[in-house]
Amino acid sequence: MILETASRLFQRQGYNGTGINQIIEESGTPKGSLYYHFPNGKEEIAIEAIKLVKEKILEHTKHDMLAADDVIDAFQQHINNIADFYDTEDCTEWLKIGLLASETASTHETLRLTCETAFKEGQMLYADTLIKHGYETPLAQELAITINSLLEGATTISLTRKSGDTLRVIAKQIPTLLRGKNSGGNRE
Amino acid sequence: MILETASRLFQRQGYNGTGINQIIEESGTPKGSLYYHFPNGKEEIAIEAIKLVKEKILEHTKHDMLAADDVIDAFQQHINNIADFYDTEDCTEWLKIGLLASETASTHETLRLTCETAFKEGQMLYADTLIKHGYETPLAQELAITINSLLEGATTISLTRKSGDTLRVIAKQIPTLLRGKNSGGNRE
DNA sequence: GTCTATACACTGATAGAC
DNA sequence: GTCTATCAGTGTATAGAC
Repeated sequence: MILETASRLFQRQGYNGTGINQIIEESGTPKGSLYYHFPNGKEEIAIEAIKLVKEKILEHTKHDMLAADDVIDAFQQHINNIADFYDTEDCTEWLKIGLLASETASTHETLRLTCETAFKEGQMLYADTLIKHGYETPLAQELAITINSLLEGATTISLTRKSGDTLRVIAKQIPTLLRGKNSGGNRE
Repeated sequence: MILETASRLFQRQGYNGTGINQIIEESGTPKGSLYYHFPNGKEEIAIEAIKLVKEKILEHTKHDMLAADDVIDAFQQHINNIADFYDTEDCTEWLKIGLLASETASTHETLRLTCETAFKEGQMLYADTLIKHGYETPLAQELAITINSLLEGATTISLTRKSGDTLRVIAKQIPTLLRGKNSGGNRE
């Protein structure tokens, strides 16, 4: 329950914007108990919270990647699912670690590394899906990085605009992006 | 000097991670002076800092958009320029408002709106460039949103990985993305 | 293992001398 | 207009009773 609450708050308010006291209040956990389970305090909680969010993201992604036979349809539906998510005003969780990553990149090395791993695992999942559908490995890896960047950026803009429309626009570009399966088709 | 220092710190550490006292120390401004010029305190400083960063971004972008005749070359060089920027360990400024935007999206409505405007102006500059090079207006707008998302996400991942390589990978996908000039070429 | 009271640094902001 | 001393509040973390 501590990690559930912490990961929700960290995603919305960031690392510096979320206090231990707030985590305690909202989760109902007493302070002594929290520091017993997480002796290293806030940073340790953040590390575990990031891992938890990562697992949730991977789970959603795996499901979406298998939901359609055509890989283009799968990615488009994946992005549109996330878009609907960002429409709801009262959504408590963004399934996104970009805020934590940006905040801690130059200040908390351990957290930075945890975020780096999370990004990498997400990319690998995209790349494997593309390879499974016949894309050449090097191109699949580049496209996976591109789609990951696209999603990270579009979610940031979607939450700033309080609308999933930005995500829907990028979903429309997926067919263009995934056009050629071998790297020769990359240039016109 | 206050705004220069504030915008640098806000970009790197975020809104909640940057204290008024730190801005004062690093800029050499006494506290009384700061609150005389910015009576509304931290939030007012952040608003002006975001506007300053936005102007810098627009300036760099305008320059890059005019630096090559071919629009694909222009965008690729633009992204590669930013990539080099993210390689240097001691770069103090990220020319990026995504962190501020994410942090304040659900807590500081005024800052959220300032960031929303900044994103919008960046997108308009990309769209105008594409229209000028013959892209149909609706497609140009969609591609502008896509490139903006791509850059926002890739910069986040680049600073997490402490390397501009992610940006270089997305630069390689620009030709594929900008392939067709009319919306009919959007689907295979 | 669980909890409360508390330490102590730091936050944003202000009052009032100059 | 410029500066400093200080405020009340909050931050993380800990000590020690139970």
